[in-house]
Amino acid sequence: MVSWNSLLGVHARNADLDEVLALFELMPEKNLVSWNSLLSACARTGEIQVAMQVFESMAQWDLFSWNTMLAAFAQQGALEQANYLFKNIPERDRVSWNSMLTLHTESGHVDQAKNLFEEMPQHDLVTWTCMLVVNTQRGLVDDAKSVWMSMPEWDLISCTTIMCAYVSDGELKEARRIFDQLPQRDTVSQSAMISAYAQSGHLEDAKLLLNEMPLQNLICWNEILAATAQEGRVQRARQMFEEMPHHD
RNA sequence: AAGAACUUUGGAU
Repeated sequence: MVSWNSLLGVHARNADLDEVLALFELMPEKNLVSWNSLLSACARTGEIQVAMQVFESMAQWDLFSWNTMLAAFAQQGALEQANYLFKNIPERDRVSWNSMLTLHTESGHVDQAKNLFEEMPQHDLVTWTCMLVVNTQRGLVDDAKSVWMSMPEWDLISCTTIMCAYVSDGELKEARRIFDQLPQRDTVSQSAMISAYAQSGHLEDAKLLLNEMPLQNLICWNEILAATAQEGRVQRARQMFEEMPHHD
């Protein structure tokens, strides 16, 4: 059962709803985790109607189920439905609160995000990072910086987020300073820095970083190709495209 | 608040 669920989880994470449905049919028995994975697959593919049907046909729910449904509404910006569910579920945890916060984050509603932040019983790294994002999205980089100063702790994701705030403010050198001081680097932080260089016309810096990167991905290559083509060097871009490695 | 598998929330496009 656990192995079936693991498999379901992989496909759910890949947003491969067809595969999840097929596996779901094949499974000899299903438990709440299986149902939650199905729900999550619907949410990830944006099939909100299907998600609601699945949710309603479930025999029981737990925090995972409620939180998945909340996240689905949040991702769609479905404020009314998210609020209604949030008010009516028997229990809420940090994930539930944070999911409600992401709803305001994605729509850039700083004031509503702040209000919710005040109401929240606890603030964790996800909460704080949402506040960084919503301020940055609104161009309120100074506010994002003060949020940053108020944070009790930081991790790679929050560091990458504040780095992007500097980028969006045009402070590339400061962003690079943060990048160099990151606790670790992963594909997202590297891609973010490369994109920043590529999009601001610093093609050489972008390429330099790409060559140092142990984990190259398509996003970085696309950014650099686009920047090269932008410079009018279409031939060169085509040539690079052909030299591109084929991993992921 | 010992160690123990599968599902939910934050960052690059």
